[in-house]
Amino acid sequence: MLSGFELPRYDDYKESGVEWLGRIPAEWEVTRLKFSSRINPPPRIGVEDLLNDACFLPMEVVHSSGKVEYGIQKPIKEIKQGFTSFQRNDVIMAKITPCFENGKGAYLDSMPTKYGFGSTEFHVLRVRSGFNQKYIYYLTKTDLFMNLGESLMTGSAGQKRVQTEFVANFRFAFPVLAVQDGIVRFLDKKTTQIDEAIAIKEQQIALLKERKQIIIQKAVTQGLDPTVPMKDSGVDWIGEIPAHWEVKRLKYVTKIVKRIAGYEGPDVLSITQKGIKIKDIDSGEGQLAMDYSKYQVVEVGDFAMNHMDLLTGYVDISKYNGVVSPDYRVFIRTYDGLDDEFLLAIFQLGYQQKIFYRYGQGVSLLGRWRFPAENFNNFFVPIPPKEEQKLIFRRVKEEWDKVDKGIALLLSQIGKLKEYKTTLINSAVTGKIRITPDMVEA
DNA sequence: CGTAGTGAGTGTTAGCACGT
DNA sequence: ACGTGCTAACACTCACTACG
Repeated sequence: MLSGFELPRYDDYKESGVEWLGRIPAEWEVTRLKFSSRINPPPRIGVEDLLNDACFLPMEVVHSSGKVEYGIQKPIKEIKQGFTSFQRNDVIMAKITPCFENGKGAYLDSMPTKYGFGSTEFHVLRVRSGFNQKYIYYLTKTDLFMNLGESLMTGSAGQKRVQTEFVANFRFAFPVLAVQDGIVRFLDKKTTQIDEAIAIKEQQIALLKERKQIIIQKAVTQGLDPTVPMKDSGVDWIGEIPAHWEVKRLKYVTKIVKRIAGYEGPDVLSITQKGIKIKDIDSGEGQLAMDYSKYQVVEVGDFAMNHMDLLTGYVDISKYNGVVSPDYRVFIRTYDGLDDEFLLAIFQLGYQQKIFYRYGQGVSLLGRWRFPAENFNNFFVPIPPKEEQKLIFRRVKEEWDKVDKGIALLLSQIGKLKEYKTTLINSAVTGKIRITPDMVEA
């Protein structure tokens, strides 16, 4: 995992006396976090004066990467009960689930004000002299600390927290200050490089996702052959289409079918953003209808869409026989010259690109925006010759597969980079590798 | 009496349900 | 069909309470 070359080790090791630390370099020592830092120091007396040089950090501005977005919130007027109090160069970490598990925490070296107050859900470490603050920060990022902390969290389900007790008594190994400084400089350099590489790959992923949208948009409105003569479709969301294509209103190619089941029993289907799924109504969880006999029938191959909320809803072709809410729109394709999957692609585009949204109506201030049946029926879709539709669908699928593979590759690379980063941090602050001056400069 | 620990509350999104 | 209400999950923040 350490990229092919052996990193140097220390000359002599000794038993640390701590089971999960194992052997440590001979000249290192072991201590507890409470001896290296004041844990959750109370705010200074005369606090009101501090407010002139203080900022407030809600949980949301502290990220897992250790970055903090300063200065996006207003200055604080009063110190509320429960605020955590810290100052520049303190180390903070989230204590509540899932923020702790996500590694939300930071070393506040570039805090613009001297003093700060934060969400109640932080632990604060005010590092004592003899220790490099960032060395302590890196300690809180190690697997040892995170895994142990996570296993010792207490609280009711969904609201677990890391106890001060655990943080205070966490035992770790450390070298003399000068060596800590070198380790910190090495880790700073390496983690910055790794983080930059991750950021680039994440950006590439975003571009690839955007590319998927462009692929489908172009394919269903312009076809595959850029050299064919074009004509104006007369429909604003479609624009120009190949001259040999048609546009038709949905009412001439589909039919809304509302068939009330009239009895209970069939599988209840749920239209989610990941497709139509069978809903578990026996578990008693989630929203349940009083009377499923009023639900409408969906058969395999039927289209079903949640047209009640164009922002959160979605559409799919059902793979199941079952029933859905009578409020949903179930429809079938009636026109022979149209391919189901091509039509589904257009519908999914309609949601993803918010095209239906333009034709919706409702109470938008409350986030309700429906797609009325009349607007649905009069919605225009582009229709190439059927053979071309199949080709288009196949091509889109091929290109999407390629893009998806690219995304998967990038994701796995990001995973490896993150793994590499934690391995480096773990190895450096437990003395498994020795940081030499040339490693810091290079 | 202060503060650490804890349950309650909040805003937002998703996925519906229900009455008219 | 339409307007609106409900529920759960998530990701927090608020504020009470018990304890040393």
